[in-house]
Amino acid sequence: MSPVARAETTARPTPAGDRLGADFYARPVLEVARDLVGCVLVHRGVGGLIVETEAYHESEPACHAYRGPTPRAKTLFDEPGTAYVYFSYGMHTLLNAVAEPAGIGAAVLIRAIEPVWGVEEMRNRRGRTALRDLCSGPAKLTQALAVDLSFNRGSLIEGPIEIRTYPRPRDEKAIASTTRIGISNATELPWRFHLKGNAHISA
DNA sequence: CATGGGATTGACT
DNA sequence: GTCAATCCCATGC
Repeated sequence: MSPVARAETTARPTPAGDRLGADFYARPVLEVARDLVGCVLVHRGVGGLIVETEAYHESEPACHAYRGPTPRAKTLFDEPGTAYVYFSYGMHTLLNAVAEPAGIGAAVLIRAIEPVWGVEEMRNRRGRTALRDLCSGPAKLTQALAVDLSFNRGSLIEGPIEIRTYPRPRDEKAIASTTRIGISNATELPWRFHLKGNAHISA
């Protein structure tokens, strides 16, 4: 049975697989971004499979850390595995996983997940919408998973927001890299990663 | 302190 | 396809 079909018929099974630790996040941000595709993101039992990510690094001007550890960007320099949550367009919160060793400003934006666990709760938060619209964008998934600004600087390794491996062999060839979405600087870098053909990506 | 711009979304032409 | 909503924060005077 597919994960989605299972979600419709089963009450919140605990996602199997190991929770990712500091060693996973403390690597080059491009590796972390690619490897997060296919992993599980859940908040108190509600979540799904990560299908789209983007990498950001202090060395390029699209990254909030480009101008150093300002009040907003200081989270990006925290311990690997920290959640960086920020407010955008006056109404949306976006979730990132801080990567690279502490002191280096870098993070992976979680842009989309395929809903699997707690789909009904997600619908309650997002309103009546097609499954493909539930979490197919960085602000959609934070709304569906009830992730707000209070989670900024929290731990993805120990906190209520969890990222786990998914216990199924992953086909590396199924992951495509393209340019990032919605930015006006460093638009040429192919630092966006997504599962080819997945119905729940944002683009 | 005033100003301008978003790592977006949903409604509408 | 276009466009407004809405507010934190980075910047500059």
